Amino acid sequence: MSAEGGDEVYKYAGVVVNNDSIMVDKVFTYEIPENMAENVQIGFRVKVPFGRGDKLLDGFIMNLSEEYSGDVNYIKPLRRLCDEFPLFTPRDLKLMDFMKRRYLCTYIDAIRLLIPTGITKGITSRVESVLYIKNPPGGRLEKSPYTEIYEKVKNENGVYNKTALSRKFNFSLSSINTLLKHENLTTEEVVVNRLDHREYEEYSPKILNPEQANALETILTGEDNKYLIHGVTGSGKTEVYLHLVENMLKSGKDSIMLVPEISLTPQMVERFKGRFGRDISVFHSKMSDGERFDEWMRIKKGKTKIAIGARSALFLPFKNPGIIIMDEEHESSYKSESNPKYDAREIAEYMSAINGCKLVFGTATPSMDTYFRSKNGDIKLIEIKNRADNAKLPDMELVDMREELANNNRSIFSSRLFKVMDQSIKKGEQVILFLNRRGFSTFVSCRKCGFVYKCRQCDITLTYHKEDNLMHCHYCGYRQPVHQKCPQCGSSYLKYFGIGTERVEEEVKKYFPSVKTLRMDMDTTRKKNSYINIYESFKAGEAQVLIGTQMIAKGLDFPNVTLVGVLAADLTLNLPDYKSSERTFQLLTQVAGRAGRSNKGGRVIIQTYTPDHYSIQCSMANDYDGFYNKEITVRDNMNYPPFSEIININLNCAKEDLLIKTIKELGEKVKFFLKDRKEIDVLGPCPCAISKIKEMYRWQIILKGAFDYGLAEDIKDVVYDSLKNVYTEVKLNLDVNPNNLI
DNA sequence: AGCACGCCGACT
DNA sequence: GTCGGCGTGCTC
Repeated sequence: MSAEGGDEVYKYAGVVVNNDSIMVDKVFTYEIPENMAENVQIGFRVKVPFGRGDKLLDGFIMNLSEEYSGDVNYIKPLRRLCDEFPLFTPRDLKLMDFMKRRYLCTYIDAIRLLIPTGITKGITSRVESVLYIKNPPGGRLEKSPYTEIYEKVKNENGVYNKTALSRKFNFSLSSINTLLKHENLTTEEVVVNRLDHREYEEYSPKILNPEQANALETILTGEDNKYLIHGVTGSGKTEVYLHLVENMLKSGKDSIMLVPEISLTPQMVERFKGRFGRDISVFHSKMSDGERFDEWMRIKKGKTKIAIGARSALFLPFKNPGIIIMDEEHESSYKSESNPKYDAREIAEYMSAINGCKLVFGTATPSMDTYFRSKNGDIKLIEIKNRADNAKLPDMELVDMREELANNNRSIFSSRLFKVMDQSIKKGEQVILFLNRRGFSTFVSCRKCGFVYKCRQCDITLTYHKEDNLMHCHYCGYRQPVHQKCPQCGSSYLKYFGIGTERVEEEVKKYFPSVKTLRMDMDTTRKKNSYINIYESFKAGEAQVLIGTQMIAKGLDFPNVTLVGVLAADLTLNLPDYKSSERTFQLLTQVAGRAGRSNKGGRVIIQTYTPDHYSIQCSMANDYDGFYNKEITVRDNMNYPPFSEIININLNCAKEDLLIKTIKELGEKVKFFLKDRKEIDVLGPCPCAISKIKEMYRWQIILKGAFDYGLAEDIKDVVYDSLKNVYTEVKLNLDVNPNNLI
């Protein structure tokens, strides 16, 4: 007898095994033993014997069938089912298939996104014995503290265990035990949540202004499925999101709210938790596997209808998604850098199509791709032109640093920035200084012979960090001390060039000795709560100047900040990448949006050596359309996205000669394969801009053009075939529309 | 990726 | 004769 719903008795199961090798990226057929036939379903995790040694591996059921067309003699039986329920649904299979074709990844890569992390390592629900009330205390127990303890438990029956109750309300453990002994309280084993959902401050709904209300109305009642809210920084998009989610909740549908990286937007979480309380699941990168598992289960059981998280929150097991919202749509972190190298924007779009749910992108600076498509009518565009509380956009000023140099100002602050900083500080207002580079000096070089310190393992100059007085490699983490004399020529003319955030902090302290500063970059936010601590400390006014890298550009709201100084706007502009103009414009606009978020007004001063570049000019004028029009022409002329797609075939290997030989052969094969496809350019093979990382040499071939999925998969086959004899030594990295080509 | 099979050189 | 070197190829 089979499970309800059909009369089929499945005899065979298609299984993908949990093994990273591309050589076993196949669906293997296993026999279903009779005693499992009743329970087996697509999506179950199973244990299967695999390979010559019949090693027991985790596998995942991809299909079920009554017949098998191959030789039945070579088939092995499933050993057993794991978990009490399937980990993914037949609907998820389609999504996995889409990812495999679109991002050229393996089945197992796609499966891992959909299932709770850690489940193959044996993570399960945690069980605790929690307190319930039984008989009201009477007789000599009808007094303090027993009556208080009883009342507390009564109010939150089944919430606390003994230790939690005693710690939280300062009851003695023995008093609780006494009540248990006299059967005034009782315990029961229940599945508990590893995350504490009880603490949150309420954040009540705000009345929407006409532009916000229009956005809400358009999305809720419109016939389109895909929307782009293009709203200036501070336009109150979050409040629109909150209203959208509230609406979904009312109609019983699930909502997925994506943000670039959850820990980077404490405010967003504050607001969502404040509005929806314990009905919301929050996912961030610092959670343990156990905490993730519990939240995954809450969603699976339908106990939570809202999730907020980084890109992977897209794959949570919601049954009835009504809306997917992606804030800061342009953020590069929506593109995954590990397999599958998916783009959350595309996945969200795919999911919106198969589930018929709404998809909302929101940003002040749409990505070229999304804006291009909204112009084509593929995505419905909603504009919000004014800041929510009618606060003015900040005044923007540009400083040409070449003139500063000509006027003999060699400090990192232009005279204008210095003057305004001084004024703001004297008025007791806060200042943000932005420099997209951490460390103290970017490189150390000998002025006599030109020697430059480079990483031993990477093709990268070392950055000097004053914190530990060592030079760091920002790619592999290698550190080494600086010498007194040049290791090449022995001269003592070693000089420190280029500035980073550490240096900026030191300069601020030098010129404004009484001013307290905070620094926010990868070096100061390594520990678990350091990001939030710095954020709250600055918000509370414990420091007057905040110095940071791009992590301060995102979504932070500090009402007392009236000045934002961008120390070197051209840093991102000069990277060898076709997206560098777009990134620079976005970054400058976002950083500028940190200024003047209240009625005090704000000022932004941008220092640059290339004041005429359109990225800088347009962000100065807050002219998104101007920027878009210039950049789209460049992209069109160069046949870059959105007019084409890019497949990056990156190989790396410890042996340089083997790598070069392999990739040259591969290049010939790919060119031969594409010889009749004139619309696709094959660039390379050539060494990557960073030609070595962690002792691995790196070369790449870039394919640019219009690919359909079939063609991309054929190319993948050519690549796999070409590497089949060297794959232990030469590592392959396939990336469709990569974030950068460095 | 593992793991076993297999076809050649050094050894008790 | 046989122990074991790691090259080759397969995994339902």
